[in-house]
Amino acid sequence: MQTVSDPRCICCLRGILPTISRKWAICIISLLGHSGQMRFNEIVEHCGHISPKTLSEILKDLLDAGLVERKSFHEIPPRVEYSLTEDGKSLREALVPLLKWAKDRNQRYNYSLFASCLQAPDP
Amino acid sequence: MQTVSDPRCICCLRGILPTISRKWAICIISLLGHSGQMRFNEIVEHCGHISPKTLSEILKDLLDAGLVERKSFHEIPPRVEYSLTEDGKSLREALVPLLKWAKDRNQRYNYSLFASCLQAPDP
DNA sequence: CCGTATCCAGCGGGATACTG
DNA sequence: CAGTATCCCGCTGGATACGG
Repeated sequence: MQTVSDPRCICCLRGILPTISRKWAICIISLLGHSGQMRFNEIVEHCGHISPKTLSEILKDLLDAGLVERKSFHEIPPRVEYSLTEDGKSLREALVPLLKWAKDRNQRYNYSLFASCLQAPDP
Repeated sequence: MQTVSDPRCICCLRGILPTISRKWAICIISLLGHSGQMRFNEIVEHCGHISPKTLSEILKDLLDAGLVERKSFHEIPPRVEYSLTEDGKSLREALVPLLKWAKDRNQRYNYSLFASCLQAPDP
């Protein structure tokens, strides 16, 4: 058993887990964090196989959760840019140990899961 | 864009995400980490509303992933105990920053999601 | 006690076509 | 360009009954 005071108590996650465990969600957070801001179709292109319906749903989830910000420039053709809120950025940082764990683990097991990686250089 | 060298590159998660994002998975990892070892029906009782079929599936996932260990004592009636492997334990620790982030965030938004918490004291 | 077998409902996500 | 509308499929997870 565990109490709320235990730093490893998982109950705090209940609210946000359905959002961030959705397919593509962490990917998009990572992408936005890295690029600063992106347009709808930019995200589509970088994800590769996400349908517009799915992307629109997930962005809505992330917007509602306050993790992502949406800026609409009232132009024609329309331009909309998505970026991380401060909350989203801190989430991204909070995920680092998990990513590190996964990376170490992959190497230990000689997994080669990197083929599907996004490959452009850091800015 | 991002590279594999970026500690925030999410591609490493691809292998494990389907496993740990399943309903109950993180809960069970947290539970086992806290109790040391648990029997099948103990887990059921602590989760409250998990069906045996679901639990058995998730345990299988976690076993295959090498996060959980299964010890069967060949007795009658049967006794089986589940516990975290070293890998599972390190995953649990890697989740701490995420949990901390979620906790801070809940407090910031005055969420009261703690009602559903596991409530026995720490050992 | 520790599961598996079976059946079923809901929904997450893909493909595609369409609109403002 | 930035989505929405529709349709459809497969998977996940619940309930229940049963087996070793």
